[in-house]
Amino acid sequence: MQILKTALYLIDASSYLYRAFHALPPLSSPQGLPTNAALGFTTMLLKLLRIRTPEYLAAVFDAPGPNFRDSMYSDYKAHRPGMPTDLAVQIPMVHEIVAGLRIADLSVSGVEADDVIATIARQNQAAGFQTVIVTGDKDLMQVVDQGIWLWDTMRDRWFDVEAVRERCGVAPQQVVDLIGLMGDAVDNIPGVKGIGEKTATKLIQRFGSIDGVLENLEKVETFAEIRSPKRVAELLRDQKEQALLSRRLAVLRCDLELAYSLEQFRVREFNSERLRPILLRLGFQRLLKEIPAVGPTVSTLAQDVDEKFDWSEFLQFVRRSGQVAIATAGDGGNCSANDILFAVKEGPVYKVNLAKHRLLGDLLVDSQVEKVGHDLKRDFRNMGTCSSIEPAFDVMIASYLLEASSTHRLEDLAADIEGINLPSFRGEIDQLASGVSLLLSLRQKLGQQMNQRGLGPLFTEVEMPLVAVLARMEHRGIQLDLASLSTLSLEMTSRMTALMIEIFELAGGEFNIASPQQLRQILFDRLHLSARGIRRGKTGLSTDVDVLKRLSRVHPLPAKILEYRTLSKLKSTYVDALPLAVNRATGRLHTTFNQAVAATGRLSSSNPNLQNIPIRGVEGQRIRAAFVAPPNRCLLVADYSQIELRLLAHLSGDSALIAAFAADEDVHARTAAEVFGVLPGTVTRDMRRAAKVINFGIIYGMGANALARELEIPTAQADLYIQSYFARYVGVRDYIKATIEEAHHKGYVTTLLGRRRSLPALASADRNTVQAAERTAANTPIQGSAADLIKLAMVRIERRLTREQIDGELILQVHDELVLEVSADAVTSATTVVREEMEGVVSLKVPLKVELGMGNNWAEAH
DNA sequence: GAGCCCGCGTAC
DNA sequence: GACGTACGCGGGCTCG
Repeated sequence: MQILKTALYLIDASSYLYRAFHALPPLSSPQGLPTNAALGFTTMLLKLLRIRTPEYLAAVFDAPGPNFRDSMYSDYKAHRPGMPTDLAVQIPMVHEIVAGLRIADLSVSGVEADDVIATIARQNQAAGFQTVIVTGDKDLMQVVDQGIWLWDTMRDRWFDVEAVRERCGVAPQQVVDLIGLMGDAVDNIPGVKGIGEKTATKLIQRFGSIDGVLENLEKVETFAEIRSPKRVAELLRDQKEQALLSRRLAVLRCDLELAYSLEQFRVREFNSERLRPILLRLGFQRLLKEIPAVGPTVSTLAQDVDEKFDWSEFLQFVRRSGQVAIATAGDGGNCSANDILFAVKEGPVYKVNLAKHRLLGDLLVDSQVEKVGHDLKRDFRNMGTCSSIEPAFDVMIASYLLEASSTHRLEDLAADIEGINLPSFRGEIDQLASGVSLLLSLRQKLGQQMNQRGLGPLFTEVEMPLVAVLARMEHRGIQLDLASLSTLSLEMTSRMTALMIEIFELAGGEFNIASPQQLRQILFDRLHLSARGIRRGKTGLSTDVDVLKRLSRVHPLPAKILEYRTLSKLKSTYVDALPLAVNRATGRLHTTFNQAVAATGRLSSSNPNLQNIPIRGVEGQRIRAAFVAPPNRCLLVADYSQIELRLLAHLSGDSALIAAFAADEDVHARTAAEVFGVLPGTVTRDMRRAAKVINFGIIYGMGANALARELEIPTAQADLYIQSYFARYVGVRDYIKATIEEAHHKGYVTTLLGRRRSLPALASADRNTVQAAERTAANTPIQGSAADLIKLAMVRIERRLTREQIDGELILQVHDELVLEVSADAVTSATTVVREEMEGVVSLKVPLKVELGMGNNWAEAH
């Protein structure tokens, strides 16, 4: 269908809001306000703007308060349900968004949106312009005419006069007669009771209008095309007034006196300054990406530094200013960059070829010059220089310390802090040049904010020194025994093939075992398996481990599926994937440690993730054993023993927990004795196992339900365990309570070294959201403090190994564990250093204990 | 075919 | 939805 671009698009905003409100699940903003209708409406609006690029556009709303139909028909008002509160609170948001988009926002008191749309469409038609009515409802069909279209975006259907005839069986102007007879439940139009869509359509087709029908009631009595014509005629006689009233209610007014000019509806640039904060507040992250940031787009070009450049003069200048901003292009792989960009305050951006200028190296290691960058670890890896970079300031990490959960991309920092758009194209060097020119200003602002919040020491003493440590760890990588993995892969394949045959036999046919959807059909629809406690996911019954374990008691198939799944998981994620990640040049596996991702302060690892390498089971052990040390070297593994429980003891000051650690007791056994009220010597294996689950559960804020599920006991009993725990560990109970209260009060929680995590969800109106945030509030100080400690220990270990010239280096960190690759001769000295630095990293109310092991591979060293 | 979400599972 | 923090696989869907 050919619609001219100059058409005026009239959006039936109210109908969309209702539709979106009922169609989308109840979403809420970080503050807990419902947002589903606002999100659905805004998504539709942005999509319309994107795909139709209309020149003229207006969003038309129902005016609040009574309208003229209320006085025509008292039931109309009486039976019109009020707007649901959760929708009503979204209306102001929507007007704000419409204003931010600079779209005309229309509503006329005393009439409905449809009347305004009908009037404008008619007037526009008279003026010789085209109109597109954008709606999810059918009421506006009556307005469709020459030059007036209706577009149902939900089904992407366009209606002209012919399409309306096809859809309704009558001409657009007859639609009101149709509604007059059949009524409209949504709009509270009664119609003639007993006459539905089919009969109404036939009557209007035959007699043209309600008037025509009423004038020909005797012909209706013998109208063969409808069912029981006698009865229909009688209904019409009885409800004649009702029919005429219904028709009047259905007729949209197109004679309103509106003062407007088409120009008011011209589509303009968004007002980003107004729009972005609204979308941010509502948590519409996806939509934010479509909205250009506030302010100008700044594009900076880099000046090439050539032979004539007075390098020494420049170096002097930089040393005087004490700062230089740097950036490199590259993927973070070793020496992948050719050029480095750098900038000084209010100076141009320079581009230097790395190979050409040795003097550049002097600048980077200069202890008088602060190197400012965004993701400096990547830059150092690009340049192949991982040492002596201090002092340094990484704006990505500064942003992370200030607000861990936000994004820390340079583009976002530029937009949010400087109000500047970075060019979005991935033109590498040119884009970087624009970014690097902003770094010094960002550094100033972020540095100030960190100092205000007492984050300076954590940044300077822990996070920034850690950047170089992580760069070196990534650079070193770890060796993988490819031969053993290849053997393992073959073994797994043959076992999986055998399992597959058994599975298909038991299932009575072939299917994709890896597809939860197909598996669900086999288990529940074909085999009709069932057991207590089977959970339901978003798309249907779950087929996870928990469910399959329960089902395995009634049928042999689920156990086979479980074994197949375990093998398939390990094979695809580790055994087959890891060898492909081995670097061709170094022959080793180089992960990326992400220092600005996890909200608690932990590191994360990716490409590949070396923090979730299996450990349990025979296969898990064999995979770990494939992480090896080269000849004459070995792997040294240092594990903090129970660090989170020790931190819980310290932070809570609970005397029983402190006493257990002070006496170096088996803490799970001790907990078992306390919770189950038995003598420590009489704790059974099951009691200890349960106590271990309880201990972890306490840290994660586990409820009775989850504990019951985990221990396979009744919820009431699990509840008793928890109560018993808190009765024995009163300090822990009080600490958790106080932490949550403080979090509510301050809006954030802190860790041992002053790291902060803000928790806006605590202010949510949704109970579940608040409770989840409270669990996070209780957990983050523990998990985050553990992260603080191991980070600090890593920095100190690295320093001491260097200072004492010990031939050993950190290669992996797995939250409470460090892995080093050490020369066989240096094992003893390295072990001492690692133990001293880890156990002595800070002094707590309980001792910190480290378990050390070494071997030729990661499994052996554990 | 790329990109995204879902269900699931691995680690601590 | 009910236990916190991550990353990544295969399936399956949508979009262009």
